[in-house]
Amino acid sequence: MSDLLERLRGRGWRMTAQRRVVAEVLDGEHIHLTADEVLARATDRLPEISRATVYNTLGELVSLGEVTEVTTNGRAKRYDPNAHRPHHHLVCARCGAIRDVHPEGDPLADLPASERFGFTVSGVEMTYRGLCPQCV
Amino acid sequence: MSDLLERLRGRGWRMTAQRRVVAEVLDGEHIHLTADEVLARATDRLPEISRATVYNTLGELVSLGEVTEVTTNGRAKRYDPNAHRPHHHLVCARCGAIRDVHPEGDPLADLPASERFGFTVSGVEMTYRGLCPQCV
DNA sequence: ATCCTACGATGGACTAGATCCAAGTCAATA
DNA sequence: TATTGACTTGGATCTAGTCCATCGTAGGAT
Repeated sequence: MSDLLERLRGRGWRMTAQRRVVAEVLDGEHIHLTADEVLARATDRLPEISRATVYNTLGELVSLGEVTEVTTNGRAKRYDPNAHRPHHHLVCARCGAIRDVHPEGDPLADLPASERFGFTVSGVEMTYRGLCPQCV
Repeated sequence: MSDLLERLRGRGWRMTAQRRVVAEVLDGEHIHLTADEVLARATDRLPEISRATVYNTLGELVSLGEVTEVTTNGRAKRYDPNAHRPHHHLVCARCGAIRDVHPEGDPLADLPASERFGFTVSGVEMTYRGLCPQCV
């Protein structure tokens, strides 16, 4: 994520203070913020940033493949900047904490042709559920 | 699902026309309706049923483990009555069509202890994504 | 260094999905 | 069949997200 700004500029992204702040807020490991949380943190650094800009920028980062959307069954989508390294998620059913995980095996290979109903299958998301150490 | 009403009655569920209609609407294979679709179909049979009752009833069926919520990244949650038989989902990225699928292997066993971060893991949901035959 | 202008930001209105609540209704028990 | 507490209602409310007319500015052109 650290060279994200460089990569974006190389793709012709017009760099603005707002976009830089949103990208910086998302930087890190095990980051899974909602749009509102991104807005709050961005506002700390750039008080006049608007909600619409945060949504626009997040949407662009998703289309560019730099960030993935995660729906953990809470209400709001979360934004995961760790898109460059494939992974799945482990979610605490009580407090909502999320960790990135890397299961063994190839889940795509585990779906036999007879179970594909003619679909062209391109990917799979796995969401493990349980209780985190604090919530057990 | 056919004996659902009996099971619910056995659990002390107070049977009402509204609850019966919601349960009947959900009966079947490969049913993944949104709350609004459930409301629309229930209204066909029982015109005065209210939105709040549909949400209440769906929520109760979920807590009772008779129905599972599926969030396919569209906006609205979908309700899947096929909870008695474990399965996962295959979703068309373009039109949103959903099929129940049964991958081989045991995804829970594929998550090594070192990747559990101290969580007590109780389940996993898999969502395969792709394009259905009509949308390819 | 300054100008231009197309792209980006703004904020307030709007929408969809879901939940809340006070008042009315009725299924199940006695 | 009388009672009562659980269920239903519909309208208000809430949250997440989108839209849009207008304003501002990044970055290329001069």
